[in-house]
Amino acid sequence: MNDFLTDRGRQILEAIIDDYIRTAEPVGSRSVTRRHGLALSPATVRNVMSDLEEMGFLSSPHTSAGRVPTDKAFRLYVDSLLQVQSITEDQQEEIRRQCRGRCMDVAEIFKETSRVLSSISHYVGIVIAPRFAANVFRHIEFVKLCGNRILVIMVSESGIVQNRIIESEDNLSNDDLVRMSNYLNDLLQGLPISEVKTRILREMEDEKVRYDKLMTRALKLSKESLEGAEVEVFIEGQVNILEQPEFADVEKMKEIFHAFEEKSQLIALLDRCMDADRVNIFIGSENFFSRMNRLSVVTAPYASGPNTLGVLGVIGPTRMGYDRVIPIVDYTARILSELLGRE
Amino acid sequence: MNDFLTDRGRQILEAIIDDYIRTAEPVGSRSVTRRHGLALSPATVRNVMSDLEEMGFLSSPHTSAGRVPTDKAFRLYVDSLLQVQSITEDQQEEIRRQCRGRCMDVAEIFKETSRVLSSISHYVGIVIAPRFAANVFRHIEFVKLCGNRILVIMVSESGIVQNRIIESEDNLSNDDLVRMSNYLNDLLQGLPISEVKTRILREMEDEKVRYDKLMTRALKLSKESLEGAEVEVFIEGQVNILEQPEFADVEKMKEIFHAFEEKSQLIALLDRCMDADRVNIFIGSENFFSRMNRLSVVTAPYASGPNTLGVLGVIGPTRMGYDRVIPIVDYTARILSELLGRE
DNA sequence: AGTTAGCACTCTAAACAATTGAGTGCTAAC
DNA sequence: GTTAGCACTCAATTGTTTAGAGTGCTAACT
Repeated sequence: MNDFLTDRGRQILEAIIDDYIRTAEPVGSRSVTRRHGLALSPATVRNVMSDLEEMGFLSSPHTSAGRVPTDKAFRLYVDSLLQVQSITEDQQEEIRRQCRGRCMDVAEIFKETSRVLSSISHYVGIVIAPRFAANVFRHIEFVKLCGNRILVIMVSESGIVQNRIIESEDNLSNDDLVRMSNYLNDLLQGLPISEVKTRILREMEDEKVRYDKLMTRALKLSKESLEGAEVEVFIEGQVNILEQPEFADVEKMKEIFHAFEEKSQLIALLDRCMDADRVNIFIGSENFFSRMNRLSVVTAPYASGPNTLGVLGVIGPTRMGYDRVIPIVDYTARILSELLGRE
Repeated sequence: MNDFLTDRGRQILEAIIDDYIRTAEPVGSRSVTRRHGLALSPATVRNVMSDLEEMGFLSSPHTSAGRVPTDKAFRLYVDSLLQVQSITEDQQEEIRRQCRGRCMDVAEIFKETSRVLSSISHYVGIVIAPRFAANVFRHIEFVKLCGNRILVIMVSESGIVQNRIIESEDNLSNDDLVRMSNYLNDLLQGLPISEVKTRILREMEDEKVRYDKLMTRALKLSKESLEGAEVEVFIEGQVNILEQPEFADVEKMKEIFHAFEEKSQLIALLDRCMDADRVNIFIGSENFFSRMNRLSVVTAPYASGPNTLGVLGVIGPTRMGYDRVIPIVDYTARILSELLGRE
């Protein structure tokens, strides 16, 4: 009916959510009065709870089972009730230590980051590696392998590397390859990679180049190496989900693990927060593909200087400890940004 | 007592294993006579089964539940009873298509391979990426990023790329970097990467080089970039395990997923087959860390020319369809070898 | 001697009923 | 507006029974 929440209503709802986060069980009127020093009788609380149910903040699995906060309740909680904890020194320390690692392979950094997210939050850590296209071109290099196979390596400003093996028709000498890369490095310097392709196409039109077979070849190879770049996702700590009591059931588990395998859906979801300023939260069925309707995601974008590179986050049950997770995600994103974008 | 297996014993054991593979249920004497056209009564079969149990090939979960083949039985089955199917055209086609992909990032190839292993076998696909150190040096390259950060890219003969971001103390110009990489490329050409480090150390001793600050710098950077290389593992299709009836239980599932997270153990296991000639099979608790005692692994090494690069395989329940899986693993290893090692 | 029919016995899984307890909604009194 | 009291509901637990599959053993059969 009326969506106006009295002060007491708010207080009781918060108590219920707290309890539910701790226990994963429906909360009854008794436990609300007992645990939280409310000077009210269970009966009164029952009345209020009835109202809250009416408003869509609570739902009961069945008549005699207590009540469970709905997604709507969690939304309210996250938006206005929640008091974010501050992250502990220890956690900061661990995040920094893990992410930084000592000299790591660049891909390793993302894997390690998602691992630390999962291990500190006790949920599932996820990192979307930068879309290569969102980067700025820095360097291209051709390496001759055995046969006619050529390895094309492309590097972005922030040090992300993409490499492809391409079958070349004609036999190119090492010298040719060096000249090709010099030419392209000049041509593409400082260009956003998303524009590299159009630039290449334009160049191919050029009269001068058309008569230089080598340059044409170079353009063609580099174009090929840009085809079908997939976004990489790093997910770690899936086992943590198994510890959550609400998923202690084979069917639900299957659902969830299937959800994790559908990378494209996850990417689509996280992509939506690319432009968000800081932490972003998706709750339960709010806006998900159906498979994830009991999960929530806390995300934050990471950036190198002004331009956003990717998104990272934590996936956990809807009743996760947001107060604890939010600062973890936030801080990790900051560290990763620092790591990639140091000017 | 006596480990000698009569002809009939062999036949019955095989029948039981077949049934068990299909149903995942204990097999009773009735079903053995019924399903397989044996001209014997259940009572006779019971006698034989009793003998087989004595010999350690069967075990009964409880008195009235039929019998289950032991790991020892599967070992026998795999070693001498099994008739390997031949791989279908369709499967060959799919493996080739998937692994080859059109122009893929090199790491992508491994991921895709493990994905195709899982999707065709319906179990879990696993690929151990080549230990970088097992490769032959081809090329090194330094790319300057913002700040004093330098990206070191090292490429092997077979096109495996390793890249590291290294904080450099002093400011190096692009020219410096080119000279450095020229020097190193000359120095290290054709060397096995496992020997690169010692070569570098030796070079650092050299009088001539010692007075050339740039070369010293180059050697130091390249040495750093070789530190702590981890082996990468690609595991795909973990959900498939959830479909196996024998794991339709939360506790067992946890066990298994924990096993999958312990990458180092998996690597240790697969590493043992590096030197195997072709397909290798690990059954159940035979030789595993305890977590995997209901799983088996079928592995095969893949190579580039003469030297083995890595191992791939399929992980499934002990009762997996070995006849089907073995040729899949074998063929996939061959395709991957071809893909990486084409001369 | 090897094979088989028959039968008593064992043990699980499924089905069913009874019990318990947490929780609710409603009403009447404070 | 708040609360005590009470009847009612429903899932989860426990105990009991039954059905069915399978075994082991013995005695008879070939």
